Amino acid sequence: MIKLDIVNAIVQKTNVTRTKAEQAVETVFEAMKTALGGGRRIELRRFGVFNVKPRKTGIGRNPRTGQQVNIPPGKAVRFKPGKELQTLPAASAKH
Amino acid sequence: MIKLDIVNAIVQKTNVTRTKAEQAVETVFEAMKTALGGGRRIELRRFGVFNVKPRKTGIGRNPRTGQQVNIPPGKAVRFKPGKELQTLPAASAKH
DNA sequence: GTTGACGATGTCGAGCTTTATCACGCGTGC
DNA sequence: GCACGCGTGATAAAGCTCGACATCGTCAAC
Repeated sequence: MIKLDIVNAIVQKTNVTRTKAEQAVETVFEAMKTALGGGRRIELRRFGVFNVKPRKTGIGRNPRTGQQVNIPPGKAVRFKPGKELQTLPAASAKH
Repeated sequence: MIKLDIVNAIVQKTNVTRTKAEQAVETVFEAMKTALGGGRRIELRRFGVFNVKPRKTGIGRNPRTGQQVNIPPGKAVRFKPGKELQTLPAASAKH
């Protein structure tokens, strides 16, 4: 699924034009990016929760050379699926 | 951040009514839930990627009794932040 | 205002995390 | 709509973190 699929879903579900739907989708992701960038948690009760967590990761590795590389500490965005996500039937990652 | 914040952002950014904005947000999450439930990958180029991965989790534990409980294998939704998410300045998980 | 999903605790095991490169698929510009 | 640009995947290894169950309280959603 790509962004266009979501836009189409909005167009079919609401009476807004495709342009408005695209703006809405971009606004949603932009707001989420801003919130996650600000370290704020996004809590959607029936969908899932995005929480930003500071990481103190230490050592990574280069798969081609096998050399250990130093990883500077940063932040990681973690998504926890909500109740409905767990309730949905498990699919074996169909393509 | 909660769903209402996203709805307000859409209302302010587009000319759609609040009702339409709410429908748009719900449609976005519903489409994402359906895709994730179907084991399909959601690819948002500038935002991030949601991919569903089967889990072979083994043993959980009851915090009150300390008893080991068997965890049946299921699926896990993993979110990988995109380029812009990594580019955003790290915040120390402000509240 | 009410309902109910989400958080945290706690232990133990398993999964996630890092970097890098080539190639391909997806997004965006024209 | 097509072509180009570029983001994404997979691998690998070691370290560190999450995950799940169960229950009460809080807060988001309706």
